Amino acid sequence: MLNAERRITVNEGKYLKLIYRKQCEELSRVKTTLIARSAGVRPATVTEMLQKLAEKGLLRYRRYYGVRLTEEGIAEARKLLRKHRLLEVLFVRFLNYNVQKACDEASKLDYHSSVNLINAICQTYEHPDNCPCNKEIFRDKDCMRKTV
Amino acid sequence: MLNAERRITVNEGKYLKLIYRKQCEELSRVKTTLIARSAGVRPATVTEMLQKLAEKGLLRYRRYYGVRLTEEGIAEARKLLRKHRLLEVLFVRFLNYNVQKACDEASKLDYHSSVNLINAICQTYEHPDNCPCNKEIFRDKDCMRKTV
DNA sequence: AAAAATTTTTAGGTACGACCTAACTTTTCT
DNA sequence: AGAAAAGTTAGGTCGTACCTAAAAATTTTT
Repeated sequence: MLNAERRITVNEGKYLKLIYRKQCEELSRVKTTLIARSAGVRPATVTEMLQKLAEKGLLRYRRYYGVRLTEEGIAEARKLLRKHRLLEVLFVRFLNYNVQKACDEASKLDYHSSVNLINAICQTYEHPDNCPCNKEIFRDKDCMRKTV
Repeated sequence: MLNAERRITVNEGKYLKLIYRKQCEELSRVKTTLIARSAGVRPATVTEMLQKLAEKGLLRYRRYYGVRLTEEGIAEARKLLRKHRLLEVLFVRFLNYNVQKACDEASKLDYHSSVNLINAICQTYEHPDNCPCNKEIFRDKDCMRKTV
């Protein structure tokens, strides 16, 4: 009855988004304790997760050093962030949500939204470049702008 | 990092919706095997779930007999169905989804959508009475029609 | 550079949710 | 009543997400 098998779990997705954001901010290796603090869990829990994500090929992990997402990990994080940000667009523009509320709600739904739904929102708003907090909305190859 | 404690899990929610629908259709007790068939699991699994839901006060369970949702169980099921159906409204009206697609997508998101989000959709569409497949959209006490 | 402090990892758990099979019990059908 | 069908119980498995305590590596003092 429950979900079919998926590449990543909800929780793994949260870590990917988190690491991606840190990686962009800090532009270097992302350290265990930083992730632990942001995620509100113990460092040991983070280490475990990092090793799992490394096994799945989503990041490079070297003991005691820190991590960086692989190309694949970046792609996965961006897929989620694209969903997240287009949901924000919908909530702000269509329902007059403020940025904070839109972000909170998007966090609950992004993982569970299909690519198809997200692309429909994207088309409806004519492929916006940025979300309400002005971050980039990544493109999807199956979601093309109409040639004008 | 993961969800705070909730009354019911995603899966329990699915059973509640399913049992509610059966209960409405058949207007009598809902039997284990029927649920098992609909849910695609073994009868033993259903029995286990029914006992859990009974412990939570969401349905009345009598061995070998079948179940009926309690008032509380009905309320819980309707909360979910309200979300489900208003999401369908959004997808059909705003994104031109067909009924089937809208229903599939709503199934993925209903549980995860906040009451607040759903009420915002409800207000935007001026408190529709029915979903695109014409089923009732249950009212929420905090989502009032504007007095005209 | 050695000692101390901090960070990170490992090992070895717990808890819970969702599922299963096999054997048994109850109900239903003929 | 006896056979068949439905439902339950007992006793598992597996996966995800956590944790603590102790050990190891790194970094920061002095």
